[in-house]
Amino acid sequence: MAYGYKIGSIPLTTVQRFASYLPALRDMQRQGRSVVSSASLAEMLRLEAIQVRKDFGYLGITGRPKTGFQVDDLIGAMEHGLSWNRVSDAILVGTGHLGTALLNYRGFGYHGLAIKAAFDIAPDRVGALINGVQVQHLDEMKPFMDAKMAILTVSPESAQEVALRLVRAGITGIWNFTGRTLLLPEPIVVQDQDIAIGLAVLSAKLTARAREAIEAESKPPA
Amino acid sequence: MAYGYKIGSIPLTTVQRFASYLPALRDMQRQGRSVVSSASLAEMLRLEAIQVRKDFGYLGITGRPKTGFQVDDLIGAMEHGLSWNRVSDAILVGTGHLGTALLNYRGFGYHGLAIKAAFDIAPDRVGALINGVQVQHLDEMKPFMDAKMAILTVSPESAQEVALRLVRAGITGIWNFTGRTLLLPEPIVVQDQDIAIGLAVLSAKLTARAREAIEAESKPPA
DNA sequence: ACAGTATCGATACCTTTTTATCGATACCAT
DNA sequence: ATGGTATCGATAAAAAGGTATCGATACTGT
Ligand SMILES: NC(=O)c1ccc[n+]([C@@H]2O[C@H](COP(=O)([O-])OP(=O)(O)OC[C@H]3O[C@@H](n4cnc5c(N)ncnc54)[C@H](O)[C@@H]3O)[C@@H](O)[C@H]2O)c1
Ligand SMILES: NC(=O)c1ccc[n+]([C@@H]2O[C@H](COP(=O)([O-])OP(=O)(O)OC[C@H]3O[C@@H](n4cnc5c(N)ncnc54)[C@H](O)[C@@H]3O)[C@@H](O)[C@H]2O)c1
Repeated sequence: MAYGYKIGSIPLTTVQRFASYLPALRDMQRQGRSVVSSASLAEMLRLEAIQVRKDFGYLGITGRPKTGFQVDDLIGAMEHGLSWNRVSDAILVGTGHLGTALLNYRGFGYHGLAIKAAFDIAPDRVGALINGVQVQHLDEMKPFMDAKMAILTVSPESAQEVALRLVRAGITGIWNFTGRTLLLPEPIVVQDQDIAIGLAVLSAKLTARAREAIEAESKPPA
Repeated sequence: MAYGYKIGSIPLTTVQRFASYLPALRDMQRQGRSVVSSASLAEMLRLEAIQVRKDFGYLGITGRPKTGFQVDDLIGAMEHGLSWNRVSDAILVGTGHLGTALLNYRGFGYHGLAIKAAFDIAPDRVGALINGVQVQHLDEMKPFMDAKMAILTVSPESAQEVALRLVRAGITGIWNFTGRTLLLPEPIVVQDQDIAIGLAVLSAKLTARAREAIEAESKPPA
């Protein structure tokens, strides 16, 4: 009924890989390398060359036989597609351990993200200065703020409630680190960033591998 | 050639959803609710009921018509499948902003994860005490440690080098937060936890939505 | 200039995952 | 007891994404 995969006309998985290509391409750019083949990029990222080419096809970037793709073109097209070439303002709610780490993260410059304000409700958090941003009380959050994106790092129990307040304040995109599913009116874009999911995959793979090892042991080697 | 999706016989996406079902199910358990239908769980998690049922099918858990599934059974089966029902030791390397946040995270108890040791190389980090764990110099890392999983939160430039050291020290699973692709010998399980990927999806969706809005404006409303 | 070759890109194919359909089952009310 | 119905689960269809094939193209070296 919903098939909510593609973003515009680009597969979700392709968009995800864009974020992986970018640091590798930026490294090359820094090293003065101007062209790259799908095969060599694939090797660096443990992908298949054909997949890399197909991804680039979605960008409308076309390579040249025998040489490859222009590094600058690729970076430009990806950054443009993600709007990472210009700065977007964001706010952050929940300045605990994780929120503080994100406020201190230097890498968001590469992603066109600027955290302009931070909010909390704990008396010992409000007023704190974190990497140049002063923590305000959540009640100070006003719809006039022109940030459209919010980073949600409050405790899981508060997640739903705070998210609703964000929507009322005019936020249209929420980057949700709380691991709870937010139930919000349709037009809001929610991106769940649940690290438990990554841990689950890792755990499952390790568990599966351990099981295989035991099975292999019970059978004598061929 | 590779199609690396399934973990054992379970689709990767299903394993990922297990991590999302769990907190919701634990909430129910806490509230004394013992049965849940696929439809109600789907609604909470913004999924389709049939997908929930199919996921549970992989666990071998079978529901009862007209009532639903036993909450306890589901939790037990998922935790068992992920080995989250017993504690695994892990080490963490890179005690900067993010590493510190993870060391302070209380939620890992639910995931059967115990961070037993932390390492860094910066003189002002070594010796620090973070949530009961004393930061050691990376050179102190010894193969005798029985942790099999490592959390990698060093700076991106050191990622590859440190990962190789981890492998030499007997680590078989790496939870990689650095955003860099690690090139390691085959049997090592690497789980990339690149938040830039989540941000890319959010950015792309917001950008696509903005584009749609502009297009809708240029056309007069029907 | 020309042969040889690395690399791209269009097309077709295959695998995996999601969704629809529908009969079977167990609970509930009468 | 019986009929009504919510819910499950098997099967099949649809959709999405990944991979193989192969002709076309542009660079390299002679
Ligand atoms: N720390 C981690 O490494 C980590 C890892 C995975 C997930 N998470 C998730 O990230 C979120 C934050 O984790 P944390 O470790 O930083 O927790 P934390 O307890 O350190 O921080 C939570 C912060 O949110 C604030 N808060 C709570 N309710 C609020 C409300 N209604 N309005 C405004 N602020 C409110 C608290 O005052 C606190 O400062 C949690 O949802 C957690 O599950 C954290
Ligand atoms: N802070 C965030 O919110 C955030 C967000 C996204 C990604 N990341 C990624 O997580 C990683 C850590 O980020 P951070 O913000 O904590 O950075 P940070 O600079 O605060 O911490 C990095 C830590 O790694 C240590 N380190 C560096 N090289 C090392 C080595 N060879 N051996 C041992 N320790 C070493 C440093 O001493 C430092 O303590 C980075 O790869 C970053 O890209 C962080």
